[in-house]
Amino acid sequence: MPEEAGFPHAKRFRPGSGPLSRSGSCPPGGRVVMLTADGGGGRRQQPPLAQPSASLYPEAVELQRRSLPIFQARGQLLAQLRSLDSAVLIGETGSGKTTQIPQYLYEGGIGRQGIIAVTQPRRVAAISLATRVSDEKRTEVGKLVGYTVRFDDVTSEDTRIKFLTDGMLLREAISDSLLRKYSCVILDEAHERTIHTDVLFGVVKAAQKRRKELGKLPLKVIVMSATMDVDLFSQYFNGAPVLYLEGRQHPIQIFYTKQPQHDYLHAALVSVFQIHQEAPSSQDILVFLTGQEEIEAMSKTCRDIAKHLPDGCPSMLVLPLYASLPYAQQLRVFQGAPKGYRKVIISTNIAETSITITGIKYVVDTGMVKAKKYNPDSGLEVLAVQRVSKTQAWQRTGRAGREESGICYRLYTEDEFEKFEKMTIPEIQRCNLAGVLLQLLAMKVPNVLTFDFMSKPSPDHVQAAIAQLDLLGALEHKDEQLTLTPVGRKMAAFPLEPKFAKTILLSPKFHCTEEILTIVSLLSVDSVLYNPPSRRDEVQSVRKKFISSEGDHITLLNIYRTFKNVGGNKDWCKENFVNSKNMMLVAEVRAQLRDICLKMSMPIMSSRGDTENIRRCLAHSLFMSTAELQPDGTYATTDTHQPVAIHPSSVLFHCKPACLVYTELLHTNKCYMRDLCVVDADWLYEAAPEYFRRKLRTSRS
DNA sequence: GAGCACTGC
Repeated sequence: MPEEAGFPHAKRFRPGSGPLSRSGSCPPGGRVVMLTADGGGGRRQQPPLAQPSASLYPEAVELQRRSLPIFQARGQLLAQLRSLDSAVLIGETGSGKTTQIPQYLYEGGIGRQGIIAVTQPRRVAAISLATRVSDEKRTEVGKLVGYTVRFDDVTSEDTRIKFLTDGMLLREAISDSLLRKYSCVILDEAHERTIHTDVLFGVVKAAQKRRKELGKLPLKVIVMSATMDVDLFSQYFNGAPVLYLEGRQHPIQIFYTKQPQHDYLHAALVSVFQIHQEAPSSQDILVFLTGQEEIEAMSKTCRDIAKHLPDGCPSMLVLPLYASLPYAQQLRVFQGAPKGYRKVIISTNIAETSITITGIKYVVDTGMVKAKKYNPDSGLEVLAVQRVSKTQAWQRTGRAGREESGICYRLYTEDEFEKFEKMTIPEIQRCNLAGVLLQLLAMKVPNVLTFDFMSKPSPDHVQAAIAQLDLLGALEHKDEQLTLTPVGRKMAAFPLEPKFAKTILLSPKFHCTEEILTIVSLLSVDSVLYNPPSRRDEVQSVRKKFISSEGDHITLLNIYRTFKNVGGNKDWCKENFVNSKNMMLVAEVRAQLRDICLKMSMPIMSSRGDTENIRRCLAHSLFMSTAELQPDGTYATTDTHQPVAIHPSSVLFHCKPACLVYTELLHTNKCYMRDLCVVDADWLYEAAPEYFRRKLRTSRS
């Protein structure tokens, strides 16, 4: 069937068309220093600097290190970086920049007076890089080279090169905004523009300037990015020079469709089977779709079709991949397929950056992604299927050429591609800023309203966050200046959304801190509930025993209590469709939050069987996130009268309580409230009489 | 009457 449907692609080979081709062109923009594998401008041999005892161990690691393209440019690079306060470094994948630059700087003596920090957007990356570089330096992780991520600090007094998540460095900046420990901060993967990296841009820039003014040890800042579009980075860091490093990416052929595809799922299916019938079975396929439901449906269809293929056609091993898939099933994408089987991995954008799979020869890119958008008019975050940006499309394409040359089928026309946005909108312009502002205020930045963001969030957006922090009682307005109240300062100590931090701080008043710690931990990690669509009935019947008519929070609390009672038993998790990995994480988060409470000398009490106090506590801290039942049986939020609905995943889905607190609004097809708790309207008025008086006035007008 | 991209502290 699909093999007859006709392949939607025009055969077009476009060598050197994108940033991934070998013949990478010079990046656009001003001062560009070319540093290529053959030495670029000059091939001077640099005298060996503080080279450790590597020569005593003529092992493969060192050889490999020297064979990296970057090695030839080492001397020149080091000379440049040593003389510069700030630099932007572009390196294609495989250039070795992340593992080598920190070592070059260290060997060049830059780590002598302070630590060299290298930030990463993801924990696993920070950990594996530290391990890798430790190996290269022939030391144990945690000695010369270490890492710091949440729950895990593997550093010591000897640590000179430290890999850490961007969020972790940001948190460190709260207690020391000048980053005094560090002589150099390398912001890696800057092109990803995570909210943490974006805030760090401003933090390191300010620290650099202030340290200079105070005559302290200078702070060197290196921004590393994979994309060539780095004008913004360079401009932001006062015209910092851009250094270009050649990589070792294999060539990738790109095919566009002749016609726009109105049904990208069908087009993907056709493409997969076209490839499957033509290519040797050892070559695997990676398909990018948008979400769990789509991926599961497509996986099923592929398996069904694969059963009825003509003789001589390879077998097919179809593997779905998305973040909420249980860990054991995620791992299957790394295992080799049995002989004669082709792996077809159907994935969300998790395979774009977070998970790298070897052996991918073909990438099928639908050009679609599910992502959060911020709607400045309604102030709502909307989760919607949309077009990827050009940068994202290149990232997906690059997944085909990691070990050898590859092929990427783009299920859109070249004209369509040209109309894609150049870059993904940075996260900082797409999400709630309350947490970021709280952190900046905790760092005592002089004025959050004029903070030097590389890409400024809209003023509405900032105002909304300020309003939220104000409602939580975190802000003090003094002489036109915003500062934190004592409560606000305490809130900033928790690695949580501000409203959850406030919930914890209020809990002693309701004698239920133990329970609130559990609930907040459960809400701040990915869902602990696993809901395979194919086993829905089974899931529902097994979950009945935990369900509380008081809502999702109490239900989750019941599940956690039982989990603890069975000692975190894995079989219990499986039988009850509980994601054990996430549950373990909940326990870790809870321990961390409890620690912070203890350090603040907060009394930690349990409400025992009393759930009303827990709900009162939630009502008092989340009063700005409430909805009321309307006469027509629908719900509307209390503050803006936005029509909302109970999310189908809620235990209250079939119920109609009069008054609800929710923890999140999610706009998909409808505006859904997630994680609901039944509350008494009186508690809300009690919690914020002033707020609700104002609400009443606005509703009358 | 019907659904949840991905990170991170």
